Amino acid sequence: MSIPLKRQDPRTPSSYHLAVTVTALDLDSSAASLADKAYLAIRDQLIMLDIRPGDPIDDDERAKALGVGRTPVREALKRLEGDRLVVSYPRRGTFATGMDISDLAHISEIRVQLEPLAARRAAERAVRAAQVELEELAARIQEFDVSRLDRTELMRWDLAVHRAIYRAAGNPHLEDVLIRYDNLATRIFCLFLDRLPTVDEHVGEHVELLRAIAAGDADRADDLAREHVLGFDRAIRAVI
Amino acid sequence: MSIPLKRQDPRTPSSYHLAVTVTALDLDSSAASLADKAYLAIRDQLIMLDIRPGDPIDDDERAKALGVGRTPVREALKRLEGDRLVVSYPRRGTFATGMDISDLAHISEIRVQLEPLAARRAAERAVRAAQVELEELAARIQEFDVSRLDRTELMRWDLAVHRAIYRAAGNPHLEDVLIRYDNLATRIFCLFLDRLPTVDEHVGEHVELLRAIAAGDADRADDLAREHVLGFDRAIRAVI
DNA sequence: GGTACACAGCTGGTATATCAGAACTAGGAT
DNA sequence: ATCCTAGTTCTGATATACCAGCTGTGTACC
Repeated sequence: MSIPLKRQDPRTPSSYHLAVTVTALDLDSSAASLADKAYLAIRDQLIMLDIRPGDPIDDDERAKALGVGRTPVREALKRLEGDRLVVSYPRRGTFATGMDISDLAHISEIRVQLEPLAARRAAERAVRAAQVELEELAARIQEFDVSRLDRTELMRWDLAVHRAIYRAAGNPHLEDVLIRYDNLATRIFCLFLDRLPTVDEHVGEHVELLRAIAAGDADRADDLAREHVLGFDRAIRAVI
Repeated sequence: MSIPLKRQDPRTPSSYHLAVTVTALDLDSSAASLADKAYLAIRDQLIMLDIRPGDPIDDDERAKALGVGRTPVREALKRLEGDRLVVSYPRRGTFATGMDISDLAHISEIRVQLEPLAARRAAERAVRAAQVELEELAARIQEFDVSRLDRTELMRWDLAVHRAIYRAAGNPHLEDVLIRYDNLATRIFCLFLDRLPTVDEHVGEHVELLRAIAAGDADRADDLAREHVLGFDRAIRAVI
């Protein structure tokens, strides 16, 4: 066996983790591979309910719509299957996963453990640069007129807030799993968005949470994050 | 757009989730696709350190070794990348991920939250059939002479125990994430296995934990699971 | 009206061509 | 003589085309 290259060369990291981690805000990041782009595009369509639960996903059609071949689309769908955003029935097709009340319970059960942990760690470990970033985010969100934003824009900001916190927690594995379930939770959020009366309240919680983290108040960040998850769960449950 | 098939037909589930969930014990499950088989085979080689951290993984060579084409191997590697078991540097190759002390800390931080939760839920929710299954598992393990088993066999049983608990918890998402980090933790375990003095103690904890769950003692299961994770973390740290 | 057979669509797998980046080598300049 | 730079070559990644097997559906015949 010949080893053609030096063993571990940490120069250029894979774009994969970048693509998973990257916030939904920058779909136009041109550095990504076609598979990454397809993944992000379809993932967003899934989360924002451009593709609704149960909808069939035709890879050929998606490929044409995105202007790429079937391979990157297939790869994207495989990854989305790992994210539990699509389900594929062999020789039948792949479909956007269905959603039911038990899914919300299962996801909340995980998030209620890990979101407070991330918030706590972010408050403890966040360095100066991250603190000002979180502060700025809080300031921008506070200025929003929630009623004027469309649902997609609102969701993107929601996602961005959570991503920033996960990142600041300094645990890449924790970041992974939280992103995964935040996507699923956001999808449920979108499902019930028009029936939810208290969206602005949800956004207000973000501001408090971000401020607590930036201030380094770990206990308060922990509490707020837990309440944020539980409040989300209750809010959805109330309108079912 | 024509929809050729009925929308949601829950008859035949994808083999994907099966393959992820399936215990490492049955590699010979013939129902799986080539990609699933490649995934399980390579994953096991990664966990059991047949492929050591930092080793390059040549997809062509793996394909030949497994007697399949490159596509299923590439798909398997993509999935393993999602599991953080391999890292791919674009245009350079893919490698088994490196391991360092901070990884252990990060993984333990997650597991210490979720393993007790799973144990608790398993104790609360486990139905009759699952209870006897867990009891049987406990009985079989108790009979083992740890010193006589080789490392691979031991690890497979370790994995089997945890999988059984995760399954019994009745939360598929929780099962997902715990399997993922149990794999990573087991890989670390294997790395230090020959330096660890207290392997039999670790196995003994399994018996207690399984019995507590089967008995429906949620509080005790919670405690034992937490101690199990923390004990693991301490044991590794002691021999670094 | 029911059953069986044939056809079509889709997934999964493979092979192949193209593209891009990295390393190695050679040549020139200092 | 040594170092830097440019070009060539090699390898891995990506995309597309092709093939095979299976499933579901529709139609035709009994």
